[in-house]
Amino acid sequence: MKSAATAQQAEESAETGAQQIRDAIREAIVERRLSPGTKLSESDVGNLFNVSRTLARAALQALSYEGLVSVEKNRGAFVAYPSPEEARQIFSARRLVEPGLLREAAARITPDDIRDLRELLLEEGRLMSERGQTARRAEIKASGDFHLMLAVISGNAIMQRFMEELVARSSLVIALYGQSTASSCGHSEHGEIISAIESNELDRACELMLHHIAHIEADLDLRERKSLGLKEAFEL
Amino acid sequence: MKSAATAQQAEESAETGAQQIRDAIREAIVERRLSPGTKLSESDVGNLFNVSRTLARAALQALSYEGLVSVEKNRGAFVAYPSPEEARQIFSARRLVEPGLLREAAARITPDDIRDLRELLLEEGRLMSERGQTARRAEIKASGDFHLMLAVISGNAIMQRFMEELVARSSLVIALYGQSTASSCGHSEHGEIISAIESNELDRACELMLHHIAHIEADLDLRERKSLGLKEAFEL
DNA sequence: TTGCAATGGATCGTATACAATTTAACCGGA
DNA sequence: TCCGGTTAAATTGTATACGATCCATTGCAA
Repeated sequence: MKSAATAQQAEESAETGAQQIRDAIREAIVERRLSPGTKLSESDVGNLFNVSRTLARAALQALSYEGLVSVEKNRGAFVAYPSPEEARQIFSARRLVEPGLLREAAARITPDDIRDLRELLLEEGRLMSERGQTARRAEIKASGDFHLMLAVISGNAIMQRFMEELVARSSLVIALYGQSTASSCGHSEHGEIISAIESNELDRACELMLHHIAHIEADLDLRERKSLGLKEAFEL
Repeated sequence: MKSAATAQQAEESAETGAQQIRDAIREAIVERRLSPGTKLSESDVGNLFNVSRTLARAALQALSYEGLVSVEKNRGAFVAYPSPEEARQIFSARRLVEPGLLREAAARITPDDIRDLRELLLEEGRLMSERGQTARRAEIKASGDFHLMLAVISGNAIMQRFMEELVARSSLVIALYGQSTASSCGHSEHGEIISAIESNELDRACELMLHHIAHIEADLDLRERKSLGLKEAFEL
């Protein structure tokens, strides 16, 4: 009963070992239990999941294709540490893709879908008011799931996968560069978007979506922190 | 001297073995030397490249993440055989993404870029008039490279990767469902798009791009061929 | 002839073993 | 004390080994 994660993970076990591990690690990254830059050594991962390095390695490779882990040759795998430039590109991609996706979703949306979206929103709001790490994590997840669900509704599996990647990487960026503690500042905007879709104001919905993304991005501090680990760090 | 592949493979060897193999196979798929559905057994791939199954397997896994090969549990890897529905989604994704990408590219394009694009176009046209398989393959590649180059110009590495995937998968779809032997029917359209960009007619460029994609898609026969392996196959 | 169970071969899934590379520790000399 | 180089430990890259699964053939019985 920990979270939806556990149930999801048990699932049907149709996935080959490496995929389970990949999913587990991805979830940990997206929920920010693993910080950017953390080393993920193959042996450690293997031991942690009681499998051989072979599977651990496969899982890490998979995550590297999603941009969540960066593997450096002969050095190992690390939780991705997106540069400011990368961060900009991620959000640029989202601005590019999400309005179009929203239009496609709106064209196919059913009342049931709207109900599901609203329910997700409610859950999101409920978690916002709670305290504790687990609630915070679930909230992060729910906030991303909103965007993901739109992709699902659009009915395009390829775009869905792409959005999954973008949302996951966004989480990393926010973990790194987010300023406001309340990561969910844009919660109410989700609701407005649904309303706009429901009343068939498509252009307005897109507009809201763009604003929403801009809003998230505005909360970031993307200045080059060139580690400044040298003298600057101690100069007043 | 066999083909560009060999030279590319030698390269700088900065890539780990599996990546070289992945690239080689991908190229073979995109250039349609490997047909959809072809079995790619790990041992065969390994022997072919004189590496162990480990690396062959890694390469095939990588390709499966790009959607170019499908690995079926306990059955092996096959060159992807996109369903008509998948094909539609691929082109839907391109229609969704490419206009926006074009706008971003137009905002950053330099005279040098335009020169490169035109050069690519020339090469494409030159190959069109030639005979022979190798020319045909190079032409296929060049035609895709046009779209790819726009993504490069846009400066967004993430979108670039995504477009690489889409273009590669498009090649598979065309191989499967394309009708006209002249796969490059839309060659002239590339030129028009460049001209529109050059003269800053952005809306028109996007329009042309959409038409271009629709044009490619119109050449496909996406009717469900439900194998019709039954009686229909033998009825006159 | 048709259907089904048993058997053998091929292929995949995973673990382990060894070689190559990096990283950290150590140590003598300036 | 500080520095460069040498060595040892740790980690990754790749190959091999073995158990498990699937597929095709075979043989037997209905």
